[in-house]
Amino acid sequence: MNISNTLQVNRPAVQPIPQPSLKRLPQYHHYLVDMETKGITRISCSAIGRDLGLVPVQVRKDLQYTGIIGKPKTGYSVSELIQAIEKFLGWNNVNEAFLVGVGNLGTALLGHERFSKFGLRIVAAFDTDPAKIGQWIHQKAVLPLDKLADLAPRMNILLGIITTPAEAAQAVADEMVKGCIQAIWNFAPVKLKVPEHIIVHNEDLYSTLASLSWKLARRLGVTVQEKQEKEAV
Amino acid sequence: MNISNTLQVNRPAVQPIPQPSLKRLPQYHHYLVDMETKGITRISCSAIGRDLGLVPVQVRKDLQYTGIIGKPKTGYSVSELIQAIEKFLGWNNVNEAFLVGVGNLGTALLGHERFSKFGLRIVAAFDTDPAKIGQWIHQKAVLPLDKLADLAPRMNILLGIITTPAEAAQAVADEMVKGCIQAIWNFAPVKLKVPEHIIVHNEDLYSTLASLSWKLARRLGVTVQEKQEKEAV
DNA sequence: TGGTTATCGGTATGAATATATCGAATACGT
DNA sequence: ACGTATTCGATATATTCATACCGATAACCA
Repeated sequence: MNISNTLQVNRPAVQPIPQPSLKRLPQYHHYLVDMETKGITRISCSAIGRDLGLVPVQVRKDLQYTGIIGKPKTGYSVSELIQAIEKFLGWNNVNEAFLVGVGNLGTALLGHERFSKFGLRIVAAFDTDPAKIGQWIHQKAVLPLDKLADLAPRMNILLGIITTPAEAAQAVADEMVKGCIQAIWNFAPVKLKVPEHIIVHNEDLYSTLASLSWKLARRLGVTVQEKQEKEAV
Repeated sequence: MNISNTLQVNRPAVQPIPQPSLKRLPQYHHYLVDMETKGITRISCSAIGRDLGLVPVQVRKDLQYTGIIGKPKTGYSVSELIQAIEKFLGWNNVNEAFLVGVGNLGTALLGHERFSKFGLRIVAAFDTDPAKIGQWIHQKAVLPLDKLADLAPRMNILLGIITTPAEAAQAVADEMVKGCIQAIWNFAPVKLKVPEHIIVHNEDLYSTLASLSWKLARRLGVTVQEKQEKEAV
């Protein structure tokens, strides 16, 4: 903690873009690609904001991080903007990935063709279940997990995707670390213990579900409450 | 925008918990359930923070929103804490949901048994593909989409899940609105246009992928940069 | 050609979130 | 029984992020 803070202070450019901005960039990208197919060549922050439900200033600030420069009155070139985002996110160079855990979700991700457009290519799957090993799912071989640590360095794989149940995730992460994998996309709802230099991103469906059910429950509660308030008036 | 702001001002209790805290609660829940199965009955914020990579103060603040009270020196009762979170998130009362889009991801979600432990029960699936309609997937019937708006009110379904391609998502959302659905969990990478009172939560895999690939690309770049810096010294 | 309007880029303010600090309370060891 | 260490709850500060503002610039129109 102390060490990394010191590093931050010495090199303030380590995190030049806010996380929320970074997460909005793909939204813009989707939208812009859509606009481009519709034949639109130039676009303003106001238009983007209107269609995406964001205030124009925020859009402008987000886009500025990609280094794009716009022109007053006309905005940005759509194609330049798309390229700027792709370059900024590193979607030009393909990241090859291993996926571990060929359950429902793992299978779904293996079959998700569109990832290839965003710099991600899942090249092989792993599992411990003998019934699954040896199968081909969506044109990808399912290999035994214990081969991962050996194969990853040889194939120069830097990214691992974990779609196992929570109980198995840590062991899988350990294997990935052994295989010199640099970044982990973790769909299991556990905090992985990995060396500090490994990048871990968690995709926790339950966290979204939590806000959703909280709001829904509250909504129903509030409705009742409002009714009572009205009656009280 | 003005209206809702005014409402916020008049009733400041509308959003008493920060979104980030809300999203961390399921993490705590997972962790606590895990601890409970290990026979641990009491736990402190320090311990939770250590295992989950958070500072104790943040854990404490998050947990306070659930209304739980702890005791100095020993912390909280694990079982009470679990119940407090579940109650707070509304995971006690089951939300029944319709899912639309029986592709890879939709199928995966239909098969995800664990949702039932978190107050979510997907009761039926919908699609427009005649090849899929009439099938049973993971014990759930696949019905034609145009039946949704009629069935939802009759079955008192308040939650809709969209796992269609981006192009179809808006039309599906429109159907859901017609069916008086209150909340939408949207996996398609588009901004849905719906009436203001509808709760929409987007699950954008690409946004995580974006930060991941950005960091990975940058990591590789930074490594090179550091090497050059060292050589320059 | 000159005024008008929309937009950008930069800076300043404000809101939301995270973290630090402090007194009080409780268990534990001596 | 008393001091010590740990933790809670509450308040205060700091950081991060979102939004508002303002001057400058380029297109559009009269």
